[in-house]
Amino acid sequence: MSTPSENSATLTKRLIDSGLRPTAQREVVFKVILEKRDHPTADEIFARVKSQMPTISLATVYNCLETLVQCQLIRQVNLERAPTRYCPNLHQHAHFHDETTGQIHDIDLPIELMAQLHDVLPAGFNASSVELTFRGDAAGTAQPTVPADCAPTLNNPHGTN
Amino acid sequence: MSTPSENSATLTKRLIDSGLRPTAQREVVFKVILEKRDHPTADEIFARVKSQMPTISLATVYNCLETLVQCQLIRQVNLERAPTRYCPNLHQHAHFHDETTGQIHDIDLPIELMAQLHDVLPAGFNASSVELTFRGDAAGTAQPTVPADCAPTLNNPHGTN
DNA sequence: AAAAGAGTTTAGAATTATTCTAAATCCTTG
DNA sequence: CAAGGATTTAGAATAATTCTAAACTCTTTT
Ligand SMILES: [Mn+2]
Ligand SMILES: [Mn+2]
Ligand SMILES: [Zn+2]
Ligand SMILES: [Zn+2]
Repeated sequence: MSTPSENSATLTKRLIDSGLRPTAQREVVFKVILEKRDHPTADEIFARVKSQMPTISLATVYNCLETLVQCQLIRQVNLERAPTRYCPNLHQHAHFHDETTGQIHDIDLPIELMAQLHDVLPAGFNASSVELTFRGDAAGTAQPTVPADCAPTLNNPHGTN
Repeated sequence: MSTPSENSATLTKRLIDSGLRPTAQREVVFKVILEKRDHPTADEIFARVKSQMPTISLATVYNCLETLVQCQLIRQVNLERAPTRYCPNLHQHAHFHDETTGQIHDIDLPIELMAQLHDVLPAGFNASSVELTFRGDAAGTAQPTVPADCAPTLNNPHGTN
């Protein structure tokens, strides 16, 4: 469940459902984020996209990214004050920032832990989102930083494979 | 444990221990952060400090803040891509960002939860720090956003009161 | 005490990720 | 086809932070 053409169909449907148009720029930006398993910055995405669509502008990349985030097709990740990164993994997960390599790894979060996180909130605090980030060293991890099958499809909106 | 003169003594010792000088600017920046229970930005700190020391510059405020963070007398807090905020609470805690008011609240984290957080890390991942941030609405919380007694003293370095 | 030296402060310039602007282009619809 | 809204684009603008280099302060050495 997540061939390129399925992802493209997902994108098209999400955009149309939001009253937006499935443009070539939005397609290629989304594709480029899905095809490499990392957490690229807007600049990196711009570079990757330019090889397939040399006329695209950086402003458009920013516009597309904002759209994709709003359509919940990718996630925005901010670490420290570094440039914003974008994550194709829509599963609930934490981020591990390897200070040695600079890489960002996805860490799966058990549902039970999420519940416990919400339990630390005093009465009256209603959280709509939680963000968990680790910083440190990841010994011998040449592994991909984002799991292979991470983007939900329209028929599988919660990503349960 | 944390009268103004005790905090000042703590600052002086920490600075000298790091080979740095206890300057009037560092004193006043630290004092201003401790005396109001919130998470001010550099600009807000600059404004508060200027009323006591009208000649101080914004660059110096940034310099002092960096020094205080390095001496572990305050914490840096980054939310989204908004200006960096500074937190006088050195206890292990999470942040709750109230999207309605913009306020940031400190959330105490039980030690047991911290252990569980580290347990989600696969073998090889060695975290030196964890950051937990909630976003949502805090109903009827006119409470202070930082607990009253939050800065450890030299005689009480782990903040156990 | 004077001189030297290291550390600090300061104003203003520089940096840089991101957003804004306004014109050109593209699509969809009547 | 014509009109209209949506989108893209290049370049300007923004804004938090960092940098630079000169002035200043405090401590140490002579
Ligand atoms: Mn999946
Ligand atoms: Mn305390
Ligand atoms: Zn991720
Ligand atoms: Zn705090």
